[in-house]
Amino acid sequence: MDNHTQTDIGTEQKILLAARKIFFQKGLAGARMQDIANEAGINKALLHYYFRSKDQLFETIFKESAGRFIPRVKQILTSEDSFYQKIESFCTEYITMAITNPFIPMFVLSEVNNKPDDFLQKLFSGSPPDLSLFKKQLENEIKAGHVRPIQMEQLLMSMLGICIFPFLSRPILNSLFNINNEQFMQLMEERKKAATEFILQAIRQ
Amino acid sequence: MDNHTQTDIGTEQKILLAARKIFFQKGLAGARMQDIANEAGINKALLHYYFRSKDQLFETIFKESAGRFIPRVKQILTSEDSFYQKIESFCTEYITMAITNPFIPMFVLSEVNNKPDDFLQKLFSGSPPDLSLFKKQLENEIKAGHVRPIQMEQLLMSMLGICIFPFLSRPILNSLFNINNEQFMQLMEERKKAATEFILQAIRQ
DNA sequence: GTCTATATTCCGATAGAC
DNA sequence: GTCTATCGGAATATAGAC
Repeated sequence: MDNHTQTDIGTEQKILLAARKIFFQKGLAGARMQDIANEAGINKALLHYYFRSKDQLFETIFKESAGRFIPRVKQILTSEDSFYQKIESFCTEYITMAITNPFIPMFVLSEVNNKPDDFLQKLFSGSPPDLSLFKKQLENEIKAGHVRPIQMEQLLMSMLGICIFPFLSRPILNSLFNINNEQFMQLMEERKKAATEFILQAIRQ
Repeated sequence: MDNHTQTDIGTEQKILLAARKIFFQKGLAGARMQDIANEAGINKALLHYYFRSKDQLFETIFKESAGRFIPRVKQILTSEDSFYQKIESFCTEYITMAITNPFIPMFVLSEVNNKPDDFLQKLFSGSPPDLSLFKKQLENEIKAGHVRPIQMEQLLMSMLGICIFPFLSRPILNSLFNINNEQFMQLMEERKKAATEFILQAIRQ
């Protein structure tokens, strides 16, 4: 920090803020360096001064975004929590993250879809999450008669879809339900509890 | 094809096939007319002869895609079927559509997200689906004690997420579950039944 | 209808003054 | 560090021969 006022943010931060907004809206291919410069209130050449190229600026944004979206599955599902506690944490934390960063899910998934199939190795930091503990816990609950028979993969896909899908289809949902963004976010707040209940009820014996 | 038999398809169809493939992969902004021409095995200029511009070619593909993705909600939810029959039709038909056209959900949602908020009016052919019948049916089941209390919006979002989300995250799921595309499709076949059961169980009192 | 060649616009990146 | 001006390549689109 130097001698500027506290409310002043540095140029690099201004660029990152602007780049996030534009890349989230238009994706890598659709974003223009000029758009980002305008949004940041600076000149196009400055972007290249701080970040060498468009690709490098994009990679900065993408990595931080993917870092909020993907490792969460890992942390939660491989923790030492009980089976039911995991499901609740999963719903609450994922939806909370998405409320705070509503554009990240679509941004990450959309960009992943344009990449070659082997691109994901990088995202998982070398090793994909180990689902064996979660699977074991599920099987134990089934054996104990607390949970009806269900495949781990089918359950996990449902959990992810229930929590994340609304943020991928917000424009359509807003139109379908005839609500605005504020009302949508209210729905998502309520959804933390609704999603947990829905899933727990769906699996209980 | 080596000779001119009935299996020969016209140039326009070759272009549409190629355009679908490229636009599905890369989106509007990322697709190149040269890519489409190469994929179709023809010259770039021919694309402009059949479709005036890139935008117009894109619109052709987008409209047919959105037409398979969006009106389905409408048809199913506004039909005269019983409440439970609707849920089952919804899951089965949506997943069947997505198995047949696995790239359409991501393509449509991704492109919708880059458009201004008022863009969706066109997609709903003027009028968004009327959810009042489905909502009334749900409320009747709740009153009768067959279904536990749940908001129609929360239920519908869950149904959509459960059915569609896997097709939006296939690369990640393939990596997460360590499966290939063929195994993924097998999972989706099983999911028609699994999704229906999951939802019915989640709402039953 | 299909091609080659070219016009035209756009955009990422750099040079160089301050 | 920040700007203006510009280069050079890429992409859409058109002209015109066959």
